[in-house]
Amino acid sequence: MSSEPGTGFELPLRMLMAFRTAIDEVHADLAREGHPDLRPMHGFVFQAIGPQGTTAVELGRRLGISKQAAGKTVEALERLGYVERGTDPWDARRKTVRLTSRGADSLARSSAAFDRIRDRWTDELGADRLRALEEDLRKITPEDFFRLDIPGWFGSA
Amino acid sequence: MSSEPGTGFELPLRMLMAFRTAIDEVHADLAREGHPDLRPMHGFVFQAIGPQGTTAVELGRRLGISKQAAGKTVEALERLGYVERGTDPWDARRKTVRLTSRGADSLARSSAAFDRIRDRWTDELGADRLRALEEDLRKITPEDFFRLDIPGWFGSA
DNA sequence: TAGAATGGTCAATGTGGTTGTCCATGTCGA
DNA sequence: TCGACATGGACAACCACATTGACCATTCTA
Repeated sequence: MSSEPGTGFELPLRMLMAFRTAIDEVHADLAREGHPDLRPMHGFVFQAIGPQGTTAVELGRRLGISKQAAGKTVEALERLGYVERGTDPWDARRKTVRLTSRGADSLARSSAAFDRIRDRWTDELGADRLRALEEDLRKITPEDFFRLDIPGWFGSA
Repeated sequence: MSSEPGTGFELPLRMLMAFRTAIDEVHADLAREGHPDLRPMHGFVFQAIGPQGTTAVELGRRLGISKQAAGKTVEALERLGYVERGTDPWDARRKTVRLTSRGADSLARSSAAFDRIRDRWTDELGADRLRALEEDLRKITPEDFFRLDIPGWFGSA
């Protein structure tokens, strides 16, 4: 089944724009709620750290960046008070990285902001259409949609 | 209308992943077809240059970057043979930037690759659902979806 | 227990963005 | 018409964030 040629870029671009406007709105809310320093990619970092915490090396793997870059990111987030580093009593090599309560707070607020956006989309499109939208997007995206190797992906000029 | 809390991030993330996989596929095709040096953002740059050509300053405005950064990008693309610079006979200040035939070729191939993806999505979802998907995405994205101020937007850690 | 693998850090580097400055050219109004 | 301002472009210094390479401490394993 073929469609009018030359229009294929609109749909992907709309998807990017939808993502972008959602992220921008979330971070505008976060800034208003006491987290003005958070940047779009920090949400990915927090998700990659997870509730259990992790290490810099593992974080780098999840984010698709080098362990050195992950270490620097952790250092920056530590300065901002969003994560704290500790030691692993079972393995003296590992240094754990965990969200602080401030980090957890930002994650909860971010989650709430995303839910508000989803609710608004439901209002605008109707529940059926939103369900269809989700279903269709699941079909055309990879199974492990939570791959976080995003930073730097967009690449260089 | 409210939905299950804590799931709001899935839809935007799926949109990003759909965009990402589409872009990756386009650039894999381009690499196979003689354009291995093109990066995702180059497509945006080419679109911003347009068939008429433009100037570095205007390019910077369209891409949401400084004129200096735009100038450097143009210089890099010139080295790669995708754009050429000329002078404007009506305004000695302006230096025009135009796509070379190689640049136009890459744009055409990129467009064809996007169309192939759209056709595949039509196969996977059905024509009706794809139309609905487009319609719904138009509703939740800004009117001027072609804003190209993407580079660097994702921000810092 | 020696050697390989793992986690972390430091250093040097590269890229692509920024601001600041300057100059040439064009535009417009007193 | 000419002086003030605006615009397009280039150069320099700087910065953020990634990279690779090297190195050390610790743990695992053959």
